[in-house]
Amino acid sequence: MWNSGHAEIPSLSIASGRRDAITAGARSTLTGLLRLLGSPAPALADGDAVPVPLRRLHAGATLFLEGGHADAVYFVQAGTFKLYRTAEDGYEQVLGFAGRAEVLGFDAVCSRQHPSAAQALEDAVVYALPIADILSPGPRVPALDQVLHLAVSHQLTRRDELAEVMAAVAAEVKLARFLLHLSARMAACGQSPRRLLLRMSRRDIASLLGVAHETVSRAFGALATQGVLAVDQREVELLDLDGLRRFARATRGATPRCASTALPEQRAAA
Amino acid sequence: MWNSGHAEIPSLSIASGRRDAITAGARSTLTGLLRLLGSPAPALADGDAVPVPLRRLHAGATLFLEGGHADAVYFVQAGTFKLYRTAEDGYEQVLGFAGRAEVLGFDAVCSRQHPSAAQALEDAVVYALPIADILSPGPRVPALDQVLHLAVSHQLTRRDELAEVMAAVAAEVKLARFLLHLSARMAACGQSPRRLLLRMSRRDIASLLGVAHETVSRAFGALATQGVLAVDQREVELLDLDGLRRFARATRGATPRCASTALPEQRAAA
DNA sequence: CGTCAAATTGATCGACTTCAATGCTCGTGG
DNA sequence: CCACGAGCATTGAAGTCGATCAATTTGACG
Repeated sequence: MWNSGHAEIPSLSIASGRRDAITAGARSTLTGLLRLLGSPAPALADGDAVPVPLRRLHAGATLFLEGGHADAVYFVQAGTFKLYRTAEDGYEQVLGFAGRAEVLGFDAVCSRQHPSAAQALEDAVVYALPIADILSPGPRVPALDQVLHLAVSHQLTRRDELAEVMAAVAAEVKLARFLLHLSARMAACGQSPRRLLLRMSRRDIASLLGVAHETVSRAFGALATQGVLAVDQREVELLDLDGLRRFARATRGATPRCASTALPEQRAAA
Repeated sequence: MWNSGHAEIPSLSIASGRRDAITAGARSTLTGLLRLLGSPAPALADGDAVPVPLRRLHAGATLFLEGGHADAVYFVQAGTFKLYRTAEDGYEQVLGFAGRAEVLGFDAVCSRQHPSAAQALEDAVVYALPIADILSPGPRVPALDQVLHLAVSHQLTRRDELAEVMAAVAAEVKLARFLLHLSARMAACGQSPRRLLLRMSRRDIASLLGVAHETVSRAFGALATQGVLAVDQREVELLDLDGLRRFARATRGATPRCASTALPEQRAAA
């Protein structure tokens, strides 16, 4: 079925049933959210008094749909998401993946409509911060605005890195960069940067990188043959990070001649 | 020339007249910045009392360098910028372009260091909002936080659109999408969506799209031959927007079979 | 007027796309 | 329980598009 893979979509039973271990109240306060985002300050004395709803999703569920009305911004507490847009002909263009501590749906703040969709690739939990809280002209929680700015800044940085991934010349280079990108995020979460469990299909990766999925497969094979990594289905072990980085470095030849041609006119007015 | 064509730094021309007659104090207040970003509310009674420094740059000047320390976030009042990173071998990877009302350098808020560089492609003016003002734990200007959230949200949206541009299969499709992207931004600024004056070189476009610059040249030629646009150096006229959109639509074949497989199981647990 | 960079055009080769077939894992139904 | 089917992943073969090298033209600036 749709969620074949290892998508342990448990019983079809709706919310009510299962022995949901997480009692929703547990960490669903502003303090919990601030901690997730690595708020610098212990901040906020009354943070525990401010509730921030948690939302739990099963693998395969969509957090929000493209074009859907946006009520909240989400912060990934656990799980992995796929961001994508669907073309008129049904082609699914993947825009990126998001994991723990990342922001989802912030791009909908300005239009109140989601420009893209988000789907959980495994069971997941997110904080849902109402957009109204963000844009309210009334009294504000300073720590929240700050931590929001920080989180979004991070997100912007990651998207630029993705651009570098996608712009690479060769398919192997794209894949190498993509894996290093994932690896870095693993490391940032305190996990091993060498062991990756890909939550997404080859097709999703291919869509993101802008190549055919067969090419992704072949690129994995090529990198494995060179000994920089080992692949077993969706388990990837990065055996030689430096070797992988060497692949990732490859560019479309620098500006031919001396790079000293830098900048003809370097004046900024105060 | 740099500002050849129809570079008439729009109707916002400053009180006194010519473009180099900008008396720096004139609009360099928080109110001016809020207005630039299309602040919904007339907001802020004392906005005129809060100064926000303007910075003026000549064509070719860099606003900030990759790796440089970040003191401020910038908002483009006039001009066009190129965002890029430089690889070890000197290759310049373009990450995007920014025009009026866009945010620059926000990705440096979290690390206080610019992950990429920004260079003015023509004479430009920007607001420089100190990062300290954004992250200060002290008393805040609510309208500023809001407008900041909105602007960054917009920026995030644009980057996702860029991903769609870069991920396209064929070179012509990439170029078509890129031009439509530019066109949309022109329209958003109240300018004609058909007449584009490219501020960047073919090489820059090629870098962004992840193709060779010769290919960009050929793609222009191909689109011109098909009659959807006319090119003269850096002046581009979009003759047939729908035709261009038809090019842009082309994808890597949708999910083979019926697209009715849409979304079988769309449940999220509360 | 001479130099240099940007832009265009051509020719060749390699890489990627595409079409097609097979193996694999897992869930479902016989 | 096992066999079947579905989707994912891998591999092969052939054609095409784009990268690369190279030459030429145009335009800009000193």
